[in-house]
Amino acid sequence: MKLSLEDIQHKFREYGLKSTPQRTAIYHVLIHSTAHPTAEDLFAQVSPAHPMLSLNTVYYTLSVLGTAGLVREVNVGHDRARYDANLTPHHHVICQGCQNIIDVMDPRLDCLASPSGLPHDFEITSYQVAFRGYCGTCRQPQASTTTSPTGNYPASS
Amino acid sequence: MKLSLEDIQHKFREYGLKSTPQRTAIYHVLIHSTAHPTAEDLFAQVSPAHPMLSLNTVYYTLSVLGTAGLVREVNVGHDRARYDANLTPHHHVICQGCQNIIDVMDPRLDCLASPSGLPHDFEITSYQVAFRGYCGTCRQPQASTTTSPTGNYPASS
DNA sequence: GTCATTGCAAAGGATTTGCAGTTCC
DNA sequence: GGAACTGCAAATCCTTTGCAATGAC
Repeated sequence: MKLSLEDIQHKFREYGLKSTPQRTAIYHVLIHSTAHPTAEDLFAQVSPAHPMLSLNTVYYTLSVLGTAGLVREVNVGHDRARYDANLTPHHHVICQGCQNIIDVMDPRLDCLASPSGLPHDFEITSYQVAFRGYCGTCRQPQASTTTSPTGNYPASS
Repeated sequence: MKLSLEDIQHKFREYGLKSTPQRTAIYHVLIHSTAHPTAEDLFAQVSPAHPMLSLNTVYYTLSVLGTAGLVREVNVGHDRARYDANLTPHHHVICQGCQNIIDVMDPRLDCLASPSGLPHDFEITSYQVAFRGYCGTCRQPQASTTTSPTGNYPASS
């Protein structure tokens, strides 16, 4: 997906976002990058062309784009480190409302096939599945689009 | 798995760790908790019995236990937020050496079954798989226990 | 003209580091 | 006795907030 600066400006309008040079530049770098940059990475990459750019703006822009659904944090639930002494293979369900983490031990999840498209010399040692959603208590805030929690649902980011 | 304080002390020795009251207490709380506590949670729970405990010690202890392999961070790669404008369903492979994140788009991963054992009123909206391992460049540091990157491997934490 | 966006500075919060005293082996 | 552990304080790092100036629509 190659987007020109104009394409991006269009997209912003489409999403009801104001279009500014900084914002356009940040999104442009982000959308053409596969490196999952940090806020500071983005700042460093956009800075040369926009010397007046402030890191604050990068954060602000990312939050705006995130709210609009144009950008996602790779490691959500990034509030603080949480620890687990349960070393048996298991996975997690995270409530996006209260941030609670529930353990899931489903044997069907413990035999995923190796992902395709990896560099040949990459050695995978473990994996874990993180399900996200809303617990009963937190479910009100978002109008539930998916009524059935059973079955397939799209993976995210 | 119910472990007494003595069991824990044994375990520490087994792992070559010094056994101190604070350390034992921290691990005790952690291993009997399913709430994935933060460092501060642990501090709060252990403090009453060990009024002299410092938060620093909790952090230090967690890092020691983590290195020993007795404890894991739930959200590893917790260094800083990373952003992604690729909104098509995909998953991630994270090198534990250089922390680089590689996108994986494998359709087989996009139709995982809903995990069993969830509260009935929990609504899952998305999920993602995070594979961890070592890229070609970073592979040296750890003697590779699994030589074949293809096939099944245990899930972690 | 109005309101969102930007930049700067300062605050906030989580985690790490330095160092001296203590405890375990 | 020596090394590791602990506590305290300060530092560091990432991120957020407050506020005035600017820019987009």
